[in-house]
Amino acid sequence: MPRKPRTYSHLTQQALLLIGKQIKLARKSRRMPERELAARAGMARSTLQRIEKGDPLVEIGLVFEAATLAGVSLFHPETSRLAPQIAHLDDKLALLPKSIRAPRKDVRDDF
Amino acid sequence: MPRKPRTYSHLTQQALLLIGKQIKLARKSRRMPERELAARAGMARSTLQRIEKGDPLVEIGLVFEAATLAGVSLFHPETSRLAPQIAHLDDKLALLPKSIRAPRKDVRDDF
DNA sequence: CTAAAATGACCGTTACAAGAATCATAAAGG
DNA sequence: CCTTTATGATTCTTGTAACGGTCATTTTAG
Repeated sequence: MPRKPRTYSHLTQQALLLIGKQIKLARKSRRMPERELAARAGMARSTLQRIEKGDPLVEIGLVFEAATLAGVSLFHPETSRLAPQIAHLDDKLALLPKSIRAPRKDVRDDF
Repeated sequence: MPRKPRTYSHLTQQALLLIGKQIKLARKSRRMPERELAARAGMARSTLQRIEKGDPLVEIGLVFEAATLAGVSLFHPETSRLAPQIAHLDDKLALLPKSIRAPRKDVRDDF
């Protein structure tokens, strides 16, 4: 039995396409062949090809590794330090209740 | 035979941790239980738990879906429109040679 | 206090992603 | 030009991620 077909939001697809193209551009700018980057990241060339195409079915760790090695800054180029952001999130998380009860009617969705 | 153990760069691990915590924070801020978000994203609760922990072995499509549904803006909050960025990358890609030859000695790596 | 719900942690099953290989075509560069 | 290399596409095999379930614990809210 095939797994149930999965759908992805437009935003997700766009983001995947964006990161894939960023990696491809960064790689080429450095004059690095697919085989080279794939080898450095320790992945198959076929996997890198899927990453650069924006395939949703790739392990996120592989995508981030490829991005890192290609020189693509993840998320926020302007704030390169991730640790402070993580710490800040930890602080905010600590202020919230440990577990969340489903609201009486429906969940807030207006963003 | 188990697959060869994979290593991830510090940057990758940090980025994974960051996005995971962002999702968890966003979810809790909206008072949305794990089960709720998992159901909306069409994934198992156990998978969402791995995402929020920053597990590198999760499909990137699932992570981005969870982020999207939780209200976490991917990559660049300030520039919410992804399409123009993709188009811009396409333009830059078109200017580069179709295939890249490996340089005489080594690949530029100084970033 | 108590009941109900959320979270955290496990585990077995199974569809499938990653790897590795091949081949054709295109493109680079000597 | 012509050799070499990069890219694009496909296939098969195999280890494993996603699922869905369970259970204990924590936490909430009535």
